[in-house]
Amino acid sequence: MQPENERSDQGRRSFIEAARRAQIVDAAIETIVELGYAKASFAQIARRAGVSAGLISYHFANREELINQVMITVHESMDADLTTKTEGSGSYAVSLRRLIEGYVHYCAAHPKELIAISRIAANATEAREWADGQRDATLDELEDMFREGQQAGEYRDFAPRVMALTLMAALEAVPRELFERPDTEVAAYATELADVFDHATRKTAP
Amino acid sequence: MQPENERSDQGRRSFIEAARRAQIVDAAIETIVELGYAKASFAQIARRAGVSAGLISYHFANREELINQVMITVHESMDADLTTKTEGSGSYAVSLRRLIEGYVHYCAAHPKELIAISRIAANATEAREWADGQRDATLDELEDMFREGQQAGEYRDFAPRVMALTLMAALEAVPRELFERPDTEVAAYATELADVFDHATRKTAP
Amino acid sequence: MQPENERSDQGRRSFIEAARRAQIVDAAIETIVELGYAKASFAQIARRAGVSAGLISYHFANREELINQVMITVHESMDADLTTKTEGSGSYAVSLRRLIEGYVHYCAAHPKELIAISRIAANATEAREWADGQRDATLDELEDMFREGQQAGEYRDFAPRVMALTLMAALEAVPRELFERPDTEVAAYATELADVFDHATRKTAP
Amino acid sequence: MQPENERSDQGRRSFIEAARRAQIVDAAIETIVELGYAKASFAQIARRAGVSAGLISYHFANREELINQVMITVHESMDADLTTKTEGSGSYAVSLRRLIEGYVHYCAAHPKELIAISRIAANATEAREWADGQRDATLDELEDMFREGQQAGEYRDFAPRVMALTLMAALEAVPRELFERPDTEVAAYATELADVFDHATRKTAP
DNA sequence: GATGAATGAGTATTCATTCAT
DNA sequence: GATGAATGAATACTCATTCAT
Repeated sequence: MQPENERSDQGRRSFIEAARRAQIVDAAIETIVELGYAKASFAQIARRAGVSAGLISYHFANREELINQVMITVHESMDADLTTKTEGSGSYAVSLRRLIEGYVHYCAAHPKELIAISRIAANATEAREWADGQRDATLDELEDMFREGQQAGEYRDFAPRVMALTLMAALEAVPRELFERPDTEVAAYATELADVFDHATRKTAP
Repeated sequence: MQPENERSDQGRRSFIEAARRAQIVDAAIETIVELGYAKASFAQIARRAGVSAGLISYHFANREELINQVMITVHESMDADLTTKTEGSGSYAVSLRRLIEGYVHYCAAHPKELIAISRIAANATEAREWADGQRDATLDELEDMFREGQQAGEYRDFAPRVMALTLMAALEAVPRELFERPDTEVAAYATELADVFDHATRKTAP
Repeated sequence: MQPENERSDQGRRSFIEAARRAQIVDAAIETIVELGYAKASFAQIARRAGVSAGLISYHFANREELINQVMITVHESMDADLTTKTEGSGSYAVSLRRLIEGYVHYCAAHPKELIAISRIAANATEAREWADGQRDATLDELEDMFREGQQAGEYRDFAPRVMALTLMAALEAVPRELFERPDTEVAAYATELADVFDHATRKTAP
Repeated sequence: MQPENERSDQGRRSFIEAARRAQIVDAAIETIVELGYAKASFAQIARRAGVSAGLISYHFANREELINQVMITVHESMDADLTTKTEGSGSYAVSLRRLIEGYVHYCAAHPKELIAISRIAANATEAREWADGQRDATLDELEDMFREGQQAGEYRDFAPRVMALTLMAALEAVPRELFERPDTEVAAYATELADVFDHATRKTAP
């Protein structure tokens, strides 16, 4: 029997800690979107989180850790959302469509998060390098997927790397469009974008 | 015998001024690519230009003017290069291919400039607004081009806006790929990217 | 038992804040008197206050606010002191004497403050305008006082504006004299100065 | 026989030199009145003088020398003007009146110069100290004059120092009044001010 | 004599970070 | 855990001064 008191205390501590960190990360995202990366000072973030600036330093070792945490948090939330949507499917074409449409809908639901990490990537070296690693992995997966689809005879003959890059770019451009044109019909956008890559990849009639 | 002393002196002065400004703009690009926009301070830019920080303030009214100048300089150089390559062509498809291939080759020659302005656009309000205006105009032109190509019966039925966005995104992603993978075969990349949009837009056999 | 913890804490915080501001205002006065307005930089003021330069910016929004605060603080302290001394009196001549003597004694107690605000008034636009307003109002009051004294038949026939200006100038010159000649016998100075204006204003025997 | 060439050349050099210095001193006065002491940079002064900023450094060892020169130049011009007006007179009272009226008229003719040196005195330590010396000498002269007038039985019994201080202050306040109220009737102001000190000093009927 | 490019020390101000409370 | 006072390094920018031309 372990001393429950300590564990539960420990548990509560961790919970409060995690909640505060999440709250600060949210405020950081909000601030970066509103003011831009350069003007997103601890004072501004703290104001939006309703805490003191000192508390941010208490919960994060330094600015870099906070920024990295924003990057990681957004990526984790996105990955969690997208993997459930794209599990098990019939053809490669269907998988691709699910992926694209899923991503567009995710962007529609979380535009600020994605704007924030794009600004971080434009500024913070360490976070950019981490995100680059993630992106490279994703690019490799897409490339593999395209290559397999070609080997399965489902896709025409194209350079998988270029297709992967183009798809990645098209996806990364979604948040900005949705942020700048909030009236965009999301479902239509998603379908049309999937169509683009459907035509770009499919075999043409002989 | 030449009464040009004064004029040539005047000319040299202007030349020195223009040369220094260009040198500082170049150093700013270099710095933004290396450190990110937020850490591209006058001190860092000056170090790379081999001049004192005060000299930047001597040649540019303030930080905003320097940043705007970077943005404008890169755009002007790009526009000058691209307009010559895409003049007069037969079909829409050929025009599109020329545009894409021209842009990719331009990126191969100037990757840092394009990375720098993308980071500026992610951060500097005034420069972003100006660049957004340019981008919106380009997007509109692309949209019109696609629409006309559809009306001419050359393209399949797709949403011109989405295609324009996707093309724009694909183009904007080129510099980064070329910067990160300097061994990329540029010509092949250009051809493949043009192929992607050729297939994405062309009519499919009935 | 006391539920005042929070209130007293709050009170102490406000007290610390107010005390620091007062300390910085004092150091600013000291610095302006020693170095002149133009060389009274935050660094110099901070050195005299025994704090860092950044702390001045922490407590005052900007230089203007600090300078204005000096101006206001000195005026408030002076007004508080003088209004008590000049209340209710018999004749105009007695009032005038009380005013002059009161002011001289005030100057003897606070020469630096008055030198500082005279230098600020010579330089800082916003503070000068505010001080000018105060001075104009005082001049008008003096002018009215002289005019009424004339109508009451107590004073000879002179231009009230010129007398007011002369009195004002004589008063404004006091701090400097007391600062430069600290051994001056203040009471004698006060009496003599009052005598000057007594003779300057009184009716001469027919 | 001295080589005339060199002397005349020397003379012309000196003349040009002196003219340039005078021109720059004038521009400095103009600038200080317009922008205040703190913002009267070499660049601003040079712009008003129609020369380059570097030329000011060529003609003056440093900023202090220029500022001192402004102070000296204005004092010399004022002294030259006033000594001619106050030469030889009958009584002390008449001398005093001539002095006061002469000064007021001088102020009316040269308001900017006097504004400028008052601002310099509020800022530049060295120039202030020099001017203080001048002022002290003038004060002493006035004090002597009053004392002699008393010994001659012309004046009533007052403290000569206080009267001298008051007169000095009244005179120093003139430029500001004329600058702020340009419609002031100068002659009336002069007469009234002389009257004030006439009454302040004269013997009263027994 | 005169210019203007260039410097370096100085300016106020911002801000992440520390720490006593 | 949380605050806010305080610091010190960094920021863009100013300016008198130097110097090659």
